[in-house]
Amino acid sequence: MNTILDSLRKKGFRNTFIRKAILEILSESKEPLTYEDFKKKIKANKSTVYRELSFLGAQGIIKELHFNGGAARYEMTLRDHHHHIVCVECNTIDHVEIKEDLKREEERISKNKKFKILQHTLDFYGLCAQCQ
Amino acid sequence: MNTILDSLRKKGFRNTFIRKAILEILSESKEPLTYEDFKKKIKANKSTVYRELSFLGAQGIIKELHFNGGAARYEMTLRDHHHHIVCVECNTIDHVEIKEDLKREEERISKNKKFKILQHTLDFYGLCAQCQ
DNA sequence: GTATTTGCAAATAGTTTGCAATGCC
DNA sequence: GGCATTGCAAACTATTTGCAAATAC
Repeated sequence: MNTILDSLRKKGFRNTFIRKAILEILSESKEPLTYEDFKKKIKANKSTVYRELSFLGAQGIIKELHFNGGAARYEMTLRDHHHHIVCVECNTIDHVEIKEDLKREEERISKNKKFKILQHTLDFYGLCAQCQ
Repeated sequence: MNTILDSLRKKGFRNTFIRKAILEILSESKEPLTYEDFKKKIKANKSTVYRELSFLGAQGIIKELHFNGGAARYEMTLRDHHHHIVCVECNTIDHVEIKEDLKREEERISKNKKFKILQHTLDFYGLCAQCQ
């Protein structure tokens, strides 16, 4: 986390309060957070928070996620490629790793459709242990 | 399409202009459409269009899709389970069918996470033939 | 000191709601 | 006639923008 701030500073960006706060909150969160979540924890203007989130996204430090058309959610860009399981009842979001990889499928698509795949999203919707 | 209208009428719903128009437009469209797309083709109030789209969704006749946080898109609920490839450049959307099925993965998740999966979304983002 | 960052207010995009009027069947 | 449907205006949610003031380095 300080590594991130340092490398940003090296690029000429500053070490500001919300920047630190957002990174800290996101590092400690098990699930991706919405603007509303940050609002509860950070005393800062709406625009500032949104701007910071989009800045960190542009730097590749965080990722913006969308589930079923709700508000955008943000999470740290992690090394591991994971997917999400979303409880349709209580809206909690958890991670999963997929064994079966989609590379073969992506190759088929590239070939058949002449479509160059850059990324994919795979999300599972259902009921978590509590809500079943 | 007339089958759909008939079965709706049997349930006490009426055979209205926008209902017919939306179904017709969607049946002819190769890609899922946004409210803005309908607006160009149908002379009807915004609320009416949105209400009709959500009505048809509730009836299971059409499906609401979301790609990367943009406006909602709608498509006919088709028999085949397919996925989407979205061009990040020109935003056209195409279908693909996946060979490798995710059932095994879903079973693993059910077991490990005690999460009951109801559905999933799998979308590929990249560059279409024209845009590469 | 200067470029980055912030707050504020207002604008924008997408969608929903309440309600009275309309029009199928 | 009665219930489904419509239009309109207004509300609402999520997000963005322009600009002048503040602040990190």
